[in-house]
Amino acid sequence: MVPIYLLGILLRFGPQHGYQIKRTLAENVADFTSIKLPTIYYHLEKMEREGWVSAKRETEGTRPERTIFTITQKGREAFLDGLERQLALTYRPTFDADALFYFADHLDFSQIIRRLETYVTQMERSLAEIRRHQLAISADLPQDHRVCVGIIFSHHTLHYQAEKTWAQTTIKALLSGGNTDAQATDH
Amino acid sequence: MVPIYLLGILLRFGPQHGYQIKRTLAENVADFTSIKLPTIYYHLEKMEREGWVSAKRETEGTRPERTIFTITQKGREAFLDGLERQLALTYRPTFDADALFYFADHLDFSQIIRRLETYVTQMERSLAEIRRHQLAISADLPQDHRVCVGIIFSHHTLHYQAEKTWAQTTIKALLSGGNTDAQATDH
DNA sequence: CCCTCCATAGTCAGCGCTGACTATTTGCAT
DNA sequence: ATGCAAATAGTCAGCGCTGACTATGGAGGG
Repeated sequence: MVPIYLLGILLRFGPQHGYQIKRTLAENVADFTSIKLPTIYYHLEKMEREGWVSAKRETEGTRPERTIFTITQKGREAFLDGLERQLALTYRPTFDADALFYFADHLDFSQIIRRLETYVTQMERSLAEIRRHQLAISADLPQDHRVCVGIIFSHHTLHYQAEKTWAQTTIKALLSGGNTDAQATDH
Repeated sequence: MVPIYLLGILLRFGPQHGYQIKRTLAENVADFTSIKLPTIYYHLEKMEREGWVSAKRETEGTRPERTIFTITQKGREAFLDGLERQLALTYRPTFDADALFYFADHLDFSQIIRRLETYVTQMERSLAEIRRHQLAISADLPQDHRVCVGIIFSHHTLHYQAEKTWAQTTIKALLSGGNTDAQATDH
């Protein structure tokens, strides 16, 4: 995934140095990925060895030297190739919560329920944030691109909603089916 | 996550060697995780250094020597500690499809739509498989544990449904909003 | 004019993970 | 008896990633 993002950014926004790519990513796709700086440099180096980008040392004013990366023809091909490979959509998630519930017999059910309740509000906050970001970002985008970005946002939204629904139904399940009679808590 | 699974398995099913743990995982939690053999050995070694498990070489019949791992008191504490830390539920997914749609201007919309259509049926197959596995597995489980495993299955089910819904609405969005007029394909 | 803080630009050791490999044993058909 | 796949039990090199670090430049306050 990382190389696709880097090549795509270099294609769309022109030649950049590592740190600048980091900022471009932060400004444009922070909602979908969180690629760390060392990861960026790692892949830039690798892609240079592959001939997908070309590096040029540059000094601007009194600023320290920087390495500007430009996408090559070979890089454009690799980008398209990688993107087309992504057309083979797959989904096989694993959730940390799975382990939690698989071994839930070692835990206190009432405590789990309390956590799930705060989790529901967390998801609600995430959903609100997503909607806010979508409005803020897609405002100044050309129509075609806004549609695509909208698709990404709706993807995330649907999964956050799934997460919220799951937490809510789980609370109910634990309250009725679980050994909730063990909840002789204080009060 | 891996250490929690390994310690939990050793707790619930008793002392085992690496390969045996692999089988136990495959038989019990293959639907939620896919921990590879080398990963198991890596963590067993690490946990032995930490004093969470104790190793004992053993020979049975003509079979080659095996290293049996037993959970220690310290390991039991580490397990509970790790499990409780999982109570801090979090969710911040990234999807490969995000990159696909962020750079979708480099691709043919009609091709994307075709892929999404097969993706919908893939998700339907996954949903059917999940339901089948749930019935098969939870049949011979004690009530309490069945509830918990049911929670895990419903978690996965909800996300597969989200994925299916997303694919369906995306198809519609692309057909109406996208530049589908560029679909002067053969026929 | 100095001091501090943030932004800039990048490096590096080390962690977690796994594909690909070794080596032996058992089951089973021929 | 023989051959051959599958199961058993485990190892190892190397990949991708990132927390923590270095080092310099400008901005602003006192």
